[in-house]
Amino acid sequence: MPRSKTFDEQEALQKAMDAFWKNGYHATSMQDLVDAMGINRASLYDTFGGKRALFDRAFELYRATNTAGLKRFLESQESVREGFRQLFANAIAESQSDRKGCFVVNVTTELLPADEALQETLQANKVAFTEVFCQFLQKGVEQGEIAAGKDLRAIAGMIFTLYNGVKVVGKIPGQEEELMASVEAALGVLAY
Amino acid sequence: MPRSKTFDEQEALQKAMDAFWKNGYHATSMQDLVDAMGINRASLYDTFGGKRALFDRAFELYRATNTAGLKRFLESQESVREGFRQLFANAIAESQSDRKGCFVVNVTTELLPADEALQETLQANKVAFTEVFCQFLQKGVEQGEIAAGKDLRAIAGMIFTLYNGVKVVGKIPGQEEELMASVEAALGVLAY
DNA sequence: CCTAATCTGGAACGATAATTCCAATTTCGG
DNA sequence: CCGAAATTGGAATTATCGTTCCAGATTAGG
Repeated sequence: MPRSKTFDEQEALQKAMDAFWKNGYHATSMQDLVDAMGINRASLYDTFGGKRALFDRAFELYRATNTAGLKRFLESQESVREGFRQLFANAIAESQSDRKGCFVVNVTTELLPADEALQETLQANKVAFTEVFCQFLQKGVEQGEIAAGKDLRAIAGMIFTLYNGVKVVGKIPGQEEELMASVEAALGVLAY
Repeated sequence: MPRSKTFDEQEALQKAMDAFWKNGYHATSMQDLVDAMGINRASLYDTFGGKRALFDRAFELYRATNTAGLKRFLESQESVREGFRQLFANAIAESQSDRKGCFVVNVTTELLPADEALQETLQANKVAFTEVFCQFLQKGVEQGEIAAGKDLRAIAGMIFTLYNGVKVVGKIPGQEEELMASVEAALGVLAY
């Protein structure tokens, strides 16, 4: 029977995720990762294989956490319009404080188009997000908050695209108020 | 009197811009730049100083070209709503074909928050774009295409943010139709 | 407590990064 | 066509990259 690990693999992976998230793939060196993760260089290679394999696992961890978090948050919101407002308010506040933006957005702009292996992952991510948005909008129609007959898929796509934009512009300092005003303007499409 | 240069400095700079634009700052090596620009390594250092100095000049060239192009395009458009529609249609088609996205967006996500020298440039870029958008919207109000009383600055900010999002999502393959539908949904805020 | 697995610190590796340098060649201005 | 300036090809330099390796310390399971 093999021994159990002494360090927390999940915890180390989260540290790696934060490092890649903040500085991107190319600007994060193995030395940076060794320092951030708090484990030995050899252990890192033993456990995760190498830089790219570690990056892939860190990115998947982010995606899983992020998607689950989005679902949980929207399910906790009764009002659809207020729910989106809060979602964006949180996204803006987060971006303006830690300035890391969204890991998925950062990866999309840094590694595409060169990295073909990421394309389907990013396509799947967009489908997952817009699907969650669309169901949330559907709920708004059912409870009479949103007028029937609107193109919910198009609105869901718009919200996803706007969310990506917020996570870009949110990396620039001093954008909190203007971004929130932009979101309010966009959410005007939900009005009757 | 000094001799004139043999190679076209502006032309070489554009090649460098394309290289940085496509692959980002960190993933573009000096060797890549030497190959792309078609000039000698020593000439490159003599003329531009080094990687970062070259990058800064390439980025400024992009910003100047981009801002001027935006102004020229919008000035050529009579209908405001149709103008924005065309602007986004062009942006989407461009992103989906060359897959480079927007150099400014790529730089924002790759180099912030670490690179503090870029922050004011990116702030200024946002101000310039939203200002152009806002004046164009104002024209729409004056010619009776857009209802008076709307918060034009907020809408301009929304369009800028959406534009950033389009340039992110547009790097993912197969998004042409969905992105255009998203834009149409967003432009619904311009309706009376 | 013993042992086998795991982790550690650090050296070593080959590859590639950005930058500098130089001798030879090309090119424009006078 | 002459001479000064610019450009070239390529080697050299210094630094850092990702990766591998190993002897010793640590640790968990039987």
